[in-house]
Amino acid sequence: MGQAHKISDAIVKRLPAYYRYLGDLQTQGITRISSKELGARMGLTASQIRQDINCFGGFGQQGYGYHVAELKACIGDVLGLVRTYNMVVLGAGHMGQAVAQYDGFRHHGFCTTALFDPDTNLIGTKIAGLPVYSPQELSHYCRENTVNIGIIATPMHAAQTSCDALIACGVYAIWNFAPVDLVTPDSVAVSNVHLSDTLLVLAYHMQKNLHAELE
Amino acid sequence: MGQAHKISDAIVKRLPAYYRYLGDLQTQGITRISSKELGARMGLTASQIRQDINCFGGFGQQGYGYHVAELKACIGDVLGLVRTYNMVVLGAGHMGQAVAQYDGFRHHGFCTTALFDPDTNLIGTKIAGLPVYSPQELSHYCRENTVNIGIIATPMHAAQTSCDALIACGVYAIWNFAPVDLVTPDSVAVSNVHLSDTLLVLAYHMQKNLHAELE
DNA sequence: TAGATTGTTAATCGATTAACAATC
DNA sequence: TAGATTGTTAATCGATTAACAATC
Repeated sequence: MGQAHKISDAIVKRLPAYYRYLGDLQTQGITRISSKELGARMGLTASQIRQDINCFGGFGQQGYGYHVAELKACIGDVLGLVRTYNMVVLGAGHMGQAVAQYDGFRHHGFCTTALFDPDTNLIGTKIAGLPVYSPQELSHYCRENTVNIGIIATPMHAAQTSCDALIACGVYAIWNFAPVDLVTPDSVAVSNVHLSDTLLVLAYHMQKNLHAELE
Repeated sequence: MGQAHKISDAIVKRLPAYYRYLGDLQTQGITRISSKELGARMGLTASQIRQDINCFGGFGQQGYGYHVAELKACIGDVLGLVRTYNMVVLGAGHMGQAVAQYDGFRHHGFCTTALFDPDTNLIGTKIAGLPVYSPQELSHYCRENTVNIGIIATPMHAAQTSCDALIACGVYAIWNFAPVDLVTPDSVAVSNVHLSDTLLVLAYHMQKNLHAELE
């Protein structure tokens, strides 16, 4: 089943939210949902939801709506959640440790297997049951183990180097927590979590609200 | 100085990146930048950069470009970085602790002052030098101290309750790390960090790249 | 059958890009 | 002055919304 339409970036960014809401519905024992009702819950228009869903052809039924389980499975497919992914964390500081222990994605098939950090106090220890290795062992580790995703949680200055090292090891996906925009070939997928950026946007909106109140 | 044009959401989301890149330029000792050069660095078109900047009227000079320091200060103004913000963290788990200790925004004027967690093993201790209190003490704490931003790093099921508690205490900005879309009045600014969402988007792109290679 | 709700086409809206006169 | 680069208007592109015939 090929994709009916191209899935635009705007739609891709909404897919995780769809997946999440459909999961919630399942938990609540709801098996059937209309675009109208789903839109109300998610804060989207019914029209947009139908447009989005039609991009990958998961189809509903006129007069009925969508089967929750079916639609969720279909979106999972599109997102690539049919398989599992092994991940390693570069940088075992606060953020690296937190991400390594974060369990919000384990049940989606993402599994962290090791951390890498140059700190000799950490090398050889375990964090959340996962071994910490020297960055020099990365390429050896990648040869011996399957590594699908590299998580960059190093200080800013080490981020690009870490990224290059991962790519040299054949890792084609980077989840970046450092506040830098990494330079990578097109064949490498990068997803950035620029924490301070989201905080600055929050400051902007906060300030805007305050001004609005004074008017 | 009023805003020339309305600043759209799309532009607001780019402002932190502008701010970041301009800071980098300053560090490199570069005092002057053209929209063309800045665009090349940031991966935007020169045209877009000029459009963006003209929204808030920070103006350049024909034939010269923009003063880096001036433009950066102007964007800082727009973002509301002229003042400081006090923050408290709700939920002292891995993520809460990591965020409390994250220093990527301290120099922008954001200061974390306390954590709140129901875990009696944590209450009364210090994390990164910051006190951990019981959530029941939140309203008292907010009366005695200025709290501008509430950070939600609780488990999913406690997120909405925590959010409500913060709002009841007069906190008008929420930085949310729980994988839920919070329900709030319009006067409250919310910024979400949905970690797993960004990971799922990464999985999608990774998978898409793999397919592209096979063709 | 009548009501509900889809898939899909057309209309609108907004964001990005192109072009160029103004001017440092 | 000539070259560079802006501010701004117009053109294009893409995303969202509206509308409605098809149909469960």
